[in-house]
Amino acid sequence: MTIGQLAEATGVPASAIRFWERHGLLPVPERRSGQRRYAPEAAERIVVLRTYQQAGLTLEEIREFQRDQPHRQAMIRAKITEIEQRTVDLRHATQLLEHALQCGEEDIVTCPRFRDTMARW
Amino acid sequence: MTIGQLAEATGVPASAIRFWERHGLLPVPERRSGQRRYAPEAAERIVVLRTYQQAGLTLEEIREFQRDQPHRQAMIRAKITEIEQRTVDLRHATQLLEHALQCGEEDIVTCPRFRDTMARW
DNA sequence: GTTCAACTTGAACTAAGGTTCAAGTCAAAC
DNA sequence: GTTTGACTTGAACCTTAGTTCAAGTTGAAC
Repeated sequence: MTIGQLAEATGVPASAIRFWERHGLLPVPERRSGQRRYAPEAAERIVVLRTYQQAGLTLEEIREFQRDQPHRQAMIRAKITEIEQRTVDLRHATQLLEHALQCGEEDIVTCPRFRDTMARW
Repeated sequence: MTIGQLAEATGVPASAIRFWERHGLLPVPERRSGQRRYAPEAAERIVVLRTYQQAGLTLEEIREFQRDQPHRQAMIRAKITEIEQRTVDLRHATQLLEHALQCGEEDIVTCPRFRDTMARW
């Protein structure tokens, strides 16, 4: 598999794959006449990393994560807690947006329902 | 209220408040001898904006949002859908992290539970 | 033996969302 | 009348996560 095929297979651009490799998120692949060659399993790793990233982990965190560190368990637990908080944030924003849909013509902030809703947080 | 007091009250740094004002997210406040003076209601607006931001809206989107636009309802609905997708991403990452907690010693990607879990998405 | 697509590199550039800095102003306290 | 603390400005800087570019190589196809 070349980098282009891997990009195609995962939906992650080749430029990003090189970037991740340079920054230590991906193992250095075999080369044939200068070009990177990947085993099919490489795609799985990329997709997993992308999933972590979509959840808001930074590349730095994902990198740390792959090293079998002493603090790894604690890090993971902390991250889960953080994600729970972000889920709450998303729920709050959805509530604001739904109010905003209803108080259509008003300033999105002065709507009295906002105050009521936010008071409950 | 001075900008420092507003920052204190909202938890948003004064530098960020100035930045938001420059970028059209906040109304231009009154000045007394050159300094910005805010009504107490200003704090509420700041907290609402921050909540939107924590949900992943860009400042540009938040700015658009405050102008009573023709497409506003559609924008809001699109945003709600986007947030739902992001909630799903968070749930996936939580699942990966929980597996990672259990397959403690292994490479976080080669754990077979990953493949099973991700196959269900 | 040339053309072509896909790859290679390092360096520069982008975008968002701020923060930090230098240099200065202002009002109140002492 | 000077010290203090909080404010003012524009400009420069920062981080994250890449993308884009120029210049070059490679193998396969024609």
